[in-house]
Amino acid sequence: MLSIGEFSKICKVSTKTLRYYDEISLITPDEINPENGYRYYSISQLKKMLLINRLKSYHFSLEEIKAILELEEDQLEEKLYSALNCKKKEIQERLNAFEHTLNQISCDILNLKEGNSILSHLDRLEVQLVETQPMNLLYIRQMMSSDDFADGYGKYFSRLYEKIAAEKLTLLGTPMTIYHSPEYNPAGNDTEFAIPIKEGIKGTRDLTGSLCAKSVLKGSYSELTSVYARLREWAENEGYELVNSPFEVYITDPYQANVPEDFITEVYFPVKKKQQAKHQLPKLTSNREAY
Amino acid sequence: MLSIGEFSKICKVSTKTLRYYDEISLITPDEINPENGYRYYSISQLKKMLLINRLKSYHFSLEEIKAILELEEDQLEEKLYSALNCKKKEIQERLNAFEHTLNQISCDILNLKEGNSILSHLDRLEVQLVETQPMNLLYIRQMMSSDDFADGYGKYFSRLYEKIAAEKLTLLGTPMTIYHSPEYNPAGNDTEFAIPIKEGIKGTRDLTGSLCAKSVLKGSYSELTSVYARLREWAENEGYELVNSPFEVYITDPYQANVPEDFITEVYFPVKKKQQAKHQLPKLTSNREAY
DNA sequence: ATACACTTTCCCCTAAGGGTAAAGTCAACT
DNA sequence: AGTTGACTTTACCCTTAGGGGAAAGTGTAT
Repeated sequence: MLSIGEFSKICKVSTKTLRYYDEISLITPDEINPENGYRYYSISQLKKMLLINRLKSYHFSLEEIKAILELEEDQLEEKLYSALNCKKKEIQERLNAFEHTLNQISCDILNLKEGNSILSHLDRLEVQLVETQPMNLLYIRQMMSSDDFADGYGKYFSRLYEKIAAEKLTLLGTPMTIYHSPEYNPAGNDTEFAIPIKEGIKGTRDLTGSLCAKSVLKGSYSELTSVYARLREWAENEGYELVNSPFEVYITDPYQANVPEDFITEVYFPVKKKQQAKHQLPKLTSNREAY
Repeated sequence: MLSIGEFSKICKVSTKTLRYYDEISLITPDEINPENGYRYYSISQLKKMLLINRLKSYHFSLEEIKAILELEEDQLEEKLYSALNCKKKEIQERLNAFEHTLNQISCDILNLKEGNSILSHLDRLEVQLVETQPMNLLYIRQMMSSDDFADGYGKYFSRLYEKIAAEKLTLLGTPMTIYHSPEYNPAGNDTEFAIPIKEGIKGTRDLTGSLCAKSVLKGSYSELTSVYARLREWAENEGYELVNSPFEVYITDPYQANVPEDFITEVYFPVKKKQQAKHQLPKLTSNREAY
């Protein structure tokens, strides 16, 4: 048998880690001296530890590894096979994300080199004041987490389009989402997926026309927050205040324009002119607007 | 001014996160109502928050972001430029690591498809019993963490080679490392970098010849632990015990063979035959070997 | 006045261990 | 047999970047 130190040295795993793995029952020593609690590992446990190390290097969580190792010989091979394929996809996705990040960083570096601020695109965003027309929306309202937004986007709009096709309804515009949550929550936001149609059937509602601050984003959706910030800034400067949930209109269908650079998205903030309240609320008021 | 909820919605950051950022002084609200503690953010803070979000998406830690944002306008651009370049390299490395992992996973998947166990390479490792010759080693002994092992490897062997060249010493073999730590510790292990030479000058020592279990690894160093496990297993089966620090001899210089697949590394475990102790230690002894 | 939405602080939780301390134990050497 | 030094044990706190939820206070609209 091997003491924890010997086992540690052979497997290149710290004794701390081995004790932790014992604690979470990932790999428990074959024998524990009942008198002094000393852990002793068998030679045959070396292989198990090697497998754990390998799976760890493949970015499996200890939880996942444990689930795999708890299986019997034959099930293990099957499970391992599917788990590896699954993890491969996962890592491929992470790799793609890194490539995307690298592109963005390179872009920012170029910008900086030319003396532009890193947020210079913000100042180039133009804002207009427009009056939107009332619309009749076929909609689905859902709590959406930021993670499954991309999937949900496809899912819910497909559902809406299917209904439009099935019931031969009349399209009057491109798809849009309306954000109802009063604050951002990564776990889920009250989101409305909608498509303007002509027929006022069940499952539709009216969106009243209103005065809106509007800005158009060309490019990847990841810049949408910039647009929100820009609109809010504009509203402040021009003396408007927000009166309703903002919404986005997707001019280009992401299934048609397949490079994010070509996406065109309109962002609307319903606003109204603030009443000049300065003379009503002198300096010492504790009203929120005083801050 | 914006309440925490409004600020949250515009920036797509949860209020929880905003309170946390306030706590760590990453971004603190422009005004806090002294009566009720309510946080109010200014419109101009939107830009700062956008920058934080962007740097976060580039995998900067909050600590790093804070350090960058604490600088003044002109220094900020400089720092940002260098930090972005630095982070770009870092991400490129992580990307490369992912690619390597993907290769390994694919390899394992192939193996499994052919019905081999994922650790099948282990059984193919052959072990020999050899008698090593005594050597005179020019050495450097260092605590090495696993992280900087790759760098240190180059650094310390270069240093040794320089000395050999400078003092016109006579090379008698390829470089080797000897592992003295009794257990593995990721923070640092007692490691000896050595090259056998002829001259018994200062800075050299004798490595006595001894009986060793030896195995040869062809391929990436990441498989070294497998070799250790295999050797230890072999020793157990054949009735040998370890009597000294194991060492590795790098037959191919990694600067010459530049694909890891061509690396050849010999691993030696000094061993001696165990005395058959069974009749001395009957079953009920609490001696460690009984486990 | 009341209801409801919003905000505050406080405390515990995450994954995978690292660091350190105090105490117990082992093997080897006198 | 005793001692020393190496090894092991448990226990407690720390890390990142927040999430969840409770209890209490506050703001605004009806």
